[in-house]
Amino acid sequence: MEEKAPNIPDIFLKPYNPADHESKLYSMWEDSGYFNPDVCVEKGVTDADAEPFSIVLPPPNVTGTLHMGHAAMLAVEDILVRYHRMQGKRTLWLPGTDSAAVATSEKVEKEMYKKEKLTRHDLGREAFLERVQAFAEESKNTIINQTKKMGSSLDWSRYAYTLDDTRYRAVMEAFIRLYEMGLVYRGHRIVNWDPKMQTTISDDEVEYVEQTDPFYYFKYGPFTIGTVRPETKFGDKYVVMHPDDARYAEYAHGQQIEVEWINGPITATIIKDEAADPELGSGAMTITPWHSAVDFEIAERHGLDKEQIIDERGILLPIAGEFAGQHIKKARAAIIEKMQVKGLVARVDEKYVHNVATNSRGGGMIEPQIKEQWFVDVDKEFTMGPSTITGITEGDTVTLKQLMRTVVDNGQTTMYPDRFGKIYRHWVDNLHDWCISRQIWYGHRIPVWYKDGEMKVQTETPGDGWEQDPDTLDTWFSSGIWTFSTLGWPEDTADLATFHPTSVLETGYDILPFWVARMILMTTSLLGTIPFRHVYFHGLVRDEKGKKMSKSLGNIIDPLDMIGKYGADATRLSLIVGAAPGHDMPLSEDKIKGYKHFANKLWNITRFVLSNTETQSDTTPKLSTRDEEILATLRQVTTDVTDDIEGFRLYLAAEKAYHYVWHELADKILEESKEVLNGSDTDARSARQAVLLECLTTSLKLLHPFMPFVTEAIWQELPKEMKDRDMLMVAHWPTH
RNA sequence: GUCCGGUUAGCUCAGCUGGUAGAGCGCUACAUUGACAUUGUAGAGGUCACAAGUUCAAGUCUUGUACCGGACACCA
Repeated sequence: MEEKAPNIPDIFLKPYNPADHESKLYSMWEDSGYFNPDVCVEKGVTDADAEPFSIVLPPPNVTGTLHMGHAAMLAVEDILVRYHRMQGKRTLWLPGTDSAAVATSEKVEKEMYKKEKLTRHDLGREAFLERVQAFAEESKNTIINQTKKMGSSLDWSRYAYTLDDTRYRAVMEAFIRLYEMGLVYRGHRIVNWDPKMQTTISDDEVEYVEQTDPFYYFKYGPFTIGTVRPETKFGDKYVVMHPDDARYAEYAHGQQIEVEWINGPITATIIKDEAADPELGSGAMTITPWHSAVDFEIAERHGLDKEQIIDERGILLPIAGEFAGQHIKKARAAIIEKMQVKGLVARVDEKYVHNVATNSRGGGMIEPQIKEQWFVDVDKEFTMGPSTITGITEGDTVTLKQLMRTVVDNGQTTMYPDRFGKIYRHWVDNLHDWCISRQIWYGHRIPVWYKDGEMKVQTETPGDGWEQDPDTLDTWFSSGIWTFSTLGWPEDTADLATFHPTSVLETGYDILPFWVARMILMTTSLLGTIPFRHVYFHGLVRDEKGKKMSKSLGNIIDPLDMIGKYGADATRLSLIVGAAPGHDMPLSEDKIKGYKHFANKLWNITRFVLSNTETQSDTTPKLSTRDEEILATLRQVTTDVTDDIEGFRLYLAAEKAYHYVWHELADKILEESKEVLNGSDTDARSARQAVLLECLTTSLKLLHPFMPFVTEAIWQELPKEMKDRDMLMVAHWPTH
């Protein structure tokens, strides 16, 4: 056993083992209260009037478990937060979890059915909700504890849950205000109906799946029409063609003709509309407004009748005549058979490839239906309230779409990388009214009451005999107000005044349309401001071959396993270095392992520096030219890392700090210093010792946001006189 | 169909406002019991997809082509 140098704590004599330190360090941070900006001010580590910096955590599913996507998100946000905290800002990172209503209640329903053969309808609304809530409450600690394992410096004293009382009130308030502004309306519109889950879903929850089906051509009087869905055709009494289609020039708009159809003769009306594509098939089509969005629009344009053919469970209605009461899936073959007998089938194309709408959250086939639902009107003009939006002032006439465009066009909210601004604009321009009611029970219940054809919009029941709307709100409705509901809105709180608009929203780019746009919509209209100044999009974490991680492929890398094996620091770095924003990142276990080596390298650098330095004298050492040069390089690295973080180039900042520490400090500076440190020139030696200590402390600070645990573990062992604060997490970011 | 990306070393990718081509992993040789169980030094390896243009100068800017990918829309 080698003799211990006087300066060296025992701990450095063994390799760095993350598992020995991480949970202790997290508790230490948590106990210090420094995650809470108010405590930082109280304890004097942050000025009371310092500039605020805030991020609201995109809330993970309360019943979920941590995956690499979360880990990447937490790493990025924690880096930003720790950096700004060290810069002396009043820094808040606010945690929360999401009820993920659809996923959660589905999970409970499935489980219930499996074990007890009970559906939610057997149980009833109240009892079912109790079960879901119990399940959510029970599971929430899992995701919270896993979040802590990543080293996330979240202010847990401000924890929010999408369905807690404060958030519930905020959601109700948001609905009522939007209603009063005339932006929320109830109407009969075509919606995406999922017969399996018995609910509507929004346009962007629809997922198109390619499928091959027979395509039928039917004789419809003198016309030939095509369809993949004969079961919707019973009520077809309009035949639509393009006004310029020469083949049908002899027919006039509005002209009526008699045709023989599935269940007997029918009077058909000719409709000329540009929606009919002359290139496709015969150029003529019949329409089913109740079960097709496009047909619905045509019917609206011409004021046509709309008839329901299929009910909410997928059963044919009396209009189907002899087929009524049959499920559409079973009826199709029988319908074709009958039409064949009647000689109505012109021909069949057996291998027609098309995209079928399904529910991305459960896989059920979507059956468009006309239903009475609640919508947010994105095109309606209204009068703007108080506004801090550049270019829009109180009293201006605006639409939600305009607001959504304005704040991105004028740069008040910026996106990294900026190409997402284009995707955002494209999406906003194509936006239709947003259906916000859902026929599920777990969620924020719509604050609307009905009695004898009367309707009142308010939170509490207006009195006896009033029935509340049974529907709940789309989960994105509550997510849209997340940046300010978490800060206490609609109360006029100090948090809201200080931390809103938030500084940065960080999220995966796959979620842009769902969430980012909705937050902008809700915040601009309700608060007259932006929800965040910058949006940072991280890429999706993929396996080393660039494939999506999935259970079925068996290529999932579990962040918790990696933290256990290599430490949170290594896991974080592996998700940052080489991960340019907006680009997917390949991840391999070897990469993570490599950064564990780096943590140990840093550990050994410390060991070397400490064992070669004695307590410094008070006299300022005389620096050699080389000493000056070393410090100049250090300042340059500090500048580079700082600029890169400020510019959201975290992948470059991390790489530069890493490269400097390993290949400059360790490989060059330490190597060449051995000679000086063992030499006889005591002045040169103490000068170099001072320089090395400076390099070490600065490196620890530069690395702290990226790898908080090992840097803090080392910091805790450093002699007091080397430290400007007792905890690295609140030490001063190096000046340069 | 509309929009948005990508193409640079064997692999995965950096390269911001034009100024001699970079990192990690892998590979080859050598050194090393050391501050380092996890080390160092050196090396091989590139028509920066293709074509034209702007420029004293293009991986970088412009236009076009080819291939790969993504988002959205449509699908009677």
